[in-house]
Amino acid sequence: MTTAIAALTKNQALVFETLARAKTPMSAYTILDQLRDNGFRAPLQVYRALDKLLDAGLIHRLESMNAFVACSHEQCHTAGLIAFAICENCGQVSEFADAAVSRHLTDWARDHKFNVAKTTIEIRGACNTCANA
Amino acid sequence: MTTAIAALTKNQALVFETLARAKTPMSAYTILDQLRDNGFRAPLQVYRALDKLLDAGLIHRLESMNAFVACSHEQCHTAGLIAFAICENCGQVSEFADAAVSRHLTDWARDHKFNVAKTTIEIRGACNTCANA
DNA sequence: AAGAATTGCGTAATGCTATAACATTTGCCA
DNA sequence: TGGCAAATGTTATAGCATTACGCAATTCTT
Ligand SMILES: [Zn+2]
Ligand SMILES: [Zn+2]
Ligand SMILES: [Zn+2]
Ligand SMILES: [Zn+2]
Repeated sequence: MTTAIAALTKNQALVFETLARAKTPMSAYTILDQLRDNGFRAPLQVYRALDKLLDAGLIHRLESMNAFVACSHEQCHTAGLIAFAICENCGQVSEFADAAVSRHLTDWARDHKFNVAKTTIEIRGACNTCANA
Repeated sequence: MTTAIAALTKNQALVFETLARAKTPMSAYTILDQLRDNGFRAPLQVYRALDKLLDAGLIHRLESMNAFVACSHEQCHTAGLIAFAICENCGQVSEFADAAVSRHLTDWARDHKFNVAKTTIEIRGACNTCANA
């Protein structure tokens, strides 16, 4: 039995480590630029790694900003619906799972016979630090 | 006192009517193509109109697909948090307001002292019709 | 009405995000 | 070792959004 991270290929590991080190979300092209010294030359090298990392639940895509973040939980993808609070000033992202929100949206889907594949919840605004500055 | 729609400029009205007629979300470039005969030549003409329509609450942007839809409610923007269920097969979008979801996310923001500017909720999946086909 | 300020418009150029297509390499297993 | 699946490298292209500039129309103020 190996951990998910040990199974990563070289490119996948490089992309994941770049995201894990970052304090804020990164776009695919920003990741590319940071990995030029590691032999990355083209966007596809990044996007292919990102796809695998998304599948593995190691990272998340923030739809409202076309950017990616490392998952801040150990195996958060088992925790049901994930939401994000994104500070538009400093870029910090808080990842959280709210069971009540998850349940209500699941209920809505059941009531309307909608077959859910993926749910995106992103709150944009100002974090506590930035709001007081 | 005039209605919001009466205050629209020519370009804004053309873009809004295009979206209002559409049965599914449209990208800015698709809108542009449909308005070539009306004198539209450049993306900016569409994006400027979209910005105003978003401000007015007459349309919504679907972050997970870089597309836009006409609001399906009369003045829905007064109804608090809006969510979307998007069928990935037929493209149909259901716009709904769930008070319980809205309240729970508001509570989370209060508890974490996060100053909310805008919230995105988008459910991707298959609508009832498509799931049974 | 004249001038100033705001808003909207037209056009061209550019930048950012993502995928298609094709060839090659690598790792694994029958 | 031969064959297969996954990963990689490279080039080109498609799709989405904004910057910059100049001008025209509208609205506000005096
Ligand atoms: Zn996570
Ligand atoms: Zn902040
Ligand atoms: Zn609406
Ligand atoms: Zn459908």
